[in-house]
Amino acid sequence: MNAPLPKHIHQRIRADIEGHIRSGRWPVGHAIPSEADLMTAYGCSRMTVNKVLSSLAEQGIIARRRRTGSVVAQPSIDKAVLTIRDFPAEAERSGKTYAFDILAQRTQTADVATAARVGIAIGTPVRFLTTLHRFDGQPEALEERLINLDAVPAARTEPFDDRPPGTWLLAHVPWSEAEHVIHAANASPSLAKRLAIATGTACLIVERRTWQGDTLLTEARIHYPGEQHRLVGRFTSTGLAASAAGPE
Amino acid sequence: MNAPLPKHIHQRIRADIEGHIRSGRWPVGHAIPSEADLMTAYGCSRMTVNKVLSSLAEQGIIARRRRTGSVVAQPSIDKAVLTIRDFPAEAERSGKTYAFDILAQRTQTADVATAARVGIAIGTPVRFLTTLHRFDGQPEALEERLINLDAVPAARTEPFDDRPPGTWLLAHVPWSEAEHVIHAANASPSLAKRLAIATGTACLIVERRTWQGDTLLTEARIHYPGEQHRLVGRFTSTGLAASAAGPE
DNA sequence: TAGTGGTCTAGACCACCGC
DNA sequence: CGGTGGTCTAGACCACTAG
Repeated sequence: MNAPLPKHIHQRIRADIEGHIRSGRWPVGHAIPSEADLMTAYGCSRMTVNKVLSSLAEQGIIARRRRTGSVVAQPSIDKAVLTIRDFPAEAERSGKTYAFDILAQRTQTADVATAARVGIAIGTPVRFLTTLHRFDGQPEALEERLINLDAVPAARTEPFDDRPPGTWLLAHVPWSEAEHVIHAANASPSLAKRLAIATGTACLIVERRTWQGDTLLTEARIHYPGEQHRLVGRFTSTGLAASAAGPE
Repeated sequence: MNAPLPKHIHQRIRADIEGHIRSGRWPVGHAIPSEADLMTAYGCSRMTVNKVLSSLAEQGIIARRRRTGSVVAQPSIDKAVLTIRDFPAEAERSGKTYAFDILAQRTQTADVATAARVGIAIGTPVRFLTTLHRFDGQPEALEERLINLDAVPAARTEPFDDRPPGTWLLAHVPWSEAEHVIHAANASPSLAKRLAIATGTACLIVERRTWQGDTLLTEARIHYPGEQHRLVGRFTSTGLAASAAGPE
């Protein structure tokens, strides 16, 4: 049942504590043995114990307080970590072929509405790209992207021959902050046509904005067709675990 | 510009490194000074430096390799942390009044389809609840919930007078794992009627399943009406930051 | 082989805070 | 006051790996 005796002391300590918590033997609020207790229990130095407990506290698994000791932390169920993969990576994961078509593009300066929406100055040069992502030839999602050419000048002449804009950007541009907004909307006639679905079909829309410092780098609005697409997030109360996203 | 001189050495080291990364001065792949270099630069012991770098590596901000040293890690933009708040908490946050109606409920044993879907044994006693959540009197979301009464026996007779099932469960039941699935669907006539929207309106559906160990505790399917509802996640490349979820 | 990180020790002093 | 965690030191040996 237990892991096969980890090589390092800190792994054993950590596995033991996490096991107690995950199994429910140590419920929320339950006291963790003090550092001194764990020292003697595992026959190691305090620094070793301290590194484990500090790490657990950093991850929100336990809460540490002076004098009263450490306790199992209340996990916040209201955080869901979703993976929203790069399209080529997602296709590979699901064993499908990936292809993309750039349906439309233009380079211009940001008008008032655009500038206000994404928080850039009016007149900033931007490149718009409309990309259809296809898995096994079938439309998977439609992406409408804006790239701030002041922030990413190399994108002005990039042909995006072998990689779609999102993948290219991810590899070339360092970023510091990102925001995702997810909502649902009925497909417009033009969107429906390009995704090969019926007008009015419910679509999942993921908007992603990425910044470097205060400068917006890019904004993408990705439309997933109908009920086919699901964003999946899985996590545990003892830290966050990765997940899968994609069609059923 | 810099933070006002942190008290501890490890805070200074960490702030300096994160600052270099976030500002873009140290792009992805850029080498982090070795532990020995940082020791001499900050005039501290190796253990202090090591704790900082280990923590940064644990959070995925840097990647550490023997012999070649540490480098700035490639941030994974594909993770979105969404907060999916408890309804009373969400109402309070947005300054609205909260109310809920339990529209329907029944207690029975799990049939084949239910058992298979959520992974419990056929015949397990379960309680189904259909709850309408209202903000300022208006329908905010419709929740269809299943509770495993073998795992949460106290839920069998709980009247849910003052708190909706989800809030009650959060406060009473320890859990270890959770999964969220988000997708979009067109509102059925009955759903549309209860949410006071037009049939066929695109809805955002959040399914949440919660386990304790291998035992499913509860499953909730929450339908948010139309384009009104948005899930928002914000994060930084140097670790994850919390976010907001809600209408508008 | 040499340089890097991975781990660990056996101490130390301090800040906090409930009793 | 005493016990807790927070931080730090000045070493040590080992594992891994590029050159």
